[in-house]
Amino acid sequence: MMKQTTKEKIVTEAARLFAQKGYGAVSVDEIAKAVGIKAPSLYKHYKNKQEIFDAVLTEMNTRYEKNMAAVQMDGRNSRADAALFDGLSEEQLVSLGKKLFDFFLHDDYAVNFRKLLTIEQFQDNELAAMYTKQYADDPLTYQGMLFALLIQAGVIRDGDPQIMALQFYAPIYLLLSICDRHPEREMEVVKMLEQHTRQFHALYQIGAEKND
Amino acid sequence: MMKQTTKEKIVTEAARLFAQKGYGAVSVDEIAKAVGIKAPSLYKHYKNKQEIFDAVLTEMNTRYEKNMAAVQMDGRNSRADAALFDGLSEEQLVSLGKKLFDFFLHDDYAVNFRKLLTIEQFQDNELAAMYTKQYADDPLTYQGMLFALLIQAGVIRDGDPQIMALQFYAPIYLLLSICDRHPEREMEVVKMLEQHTRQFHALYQIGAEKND
DNA sequence: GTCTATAAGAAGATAGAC
DNA sequence: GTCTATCTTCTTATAGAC
Repeated sequence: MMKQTTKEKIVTEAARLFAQKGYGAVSVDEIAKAVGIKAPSLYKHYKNKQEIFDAVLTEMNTRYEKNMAAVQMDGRNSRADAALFDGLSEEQLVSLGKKLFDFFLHDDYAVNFRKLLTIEQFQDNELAAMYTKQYADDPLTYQGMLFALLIQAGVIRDGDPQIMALQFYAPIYLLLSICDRHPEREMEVVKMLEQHTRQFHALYQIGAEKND
Repeated sequence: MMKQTTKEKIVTEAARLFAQKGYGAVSVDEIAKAVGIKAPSLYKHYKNKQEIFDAVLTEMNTRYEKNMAAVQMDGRNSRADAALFDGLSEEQLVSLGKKLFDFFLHDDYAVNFRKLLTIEQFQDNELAAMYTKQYADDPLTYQGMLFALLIQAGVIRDGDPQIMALQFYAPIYLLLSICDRHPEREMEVVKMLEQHTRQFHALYQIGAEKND
């Protein structure tokens, strides 16, 4: 970890505070105190409070995009693909679900970003778009591609891969939202997550007859 | 519609404003303007701003509880039960999903309450508990009971009814959150909802072999 | 119950010394 | 780049006339 400049520290602390209480409820004085300077000094680094918020958003978005790029590479590299086309075992699917869940629930930046977007999503179109991209469209698109590959390879039953992605991902999303509000329920929720994943696997694996 | 007293109108307008912008971002002056009086007059009806917020919450919660009581009665009355045990047709399930979705998306009070709780859910434990009860625990419990009945009656395949409820409801919840931010996507989203419901029905109806 | 006037304080932001 | 001092505006809330 490099030592942060004051400008970077402002973004770090502001991100934490905005995620906890929302933009309007955080004063510039609070941010300054968290950084360890006086409020007027903030204005040497950023023009105003809004510009601090924009910097937080930009930083978080950059991290998200980098992360997604890394995940997509994982999903496409030869070793991972090989494992997928070997057949999708129940344990692999359980592990995939738990990993996804664990990252979103415990990565500090991911948590702060999610809380911030949750609180501020109705403030303007840009924030609404970011929320939907990150927590709906991107996961559904990405996982839809995975399921499409698995169908093509004959590993899982035929069906609409987009809908499969919805049915696989939406429970993860709902359970995540529970844990964001009630961290003490994590164990119970992770148990449900695992049951969901196993049941999902049983429903969609080849050999489970479809009759419609 | 009865004509509202000033005290009632304050709650109505405050509910709308708090849901749009959150508690902190709404000034008592705005509430007063929406009601058509001056700010100081508000204090003849409520002790302070927080008390207005509490009144909004109480009113919304009362409406929710009444609504749920009504729905549960529906789910338990003899005609509805008879229809369920006759067998759960694909069209019935599609209709159930769409009705649930439509109510949550277009009922003014339901929308305002959901937005309010979404924005303020991290402010205190009471709000977090209300959110989780309404949008996670209550739907999962209620639908879990329905699926348990359907399994008992041999209408659908054996399995954990709680997990079935999660897999049926979570996609509805996710799609709803998309429409809250992007009303213009309603058509596309309702289409996905219908596809989800049909695929869910196909997966769980009797005759779809389970092999695990 | 509604108004005008106003108090009391918090918040964002600037000026200018160091 | 950081500070102290200060300005200005907004916000909650009260006092008191009608």
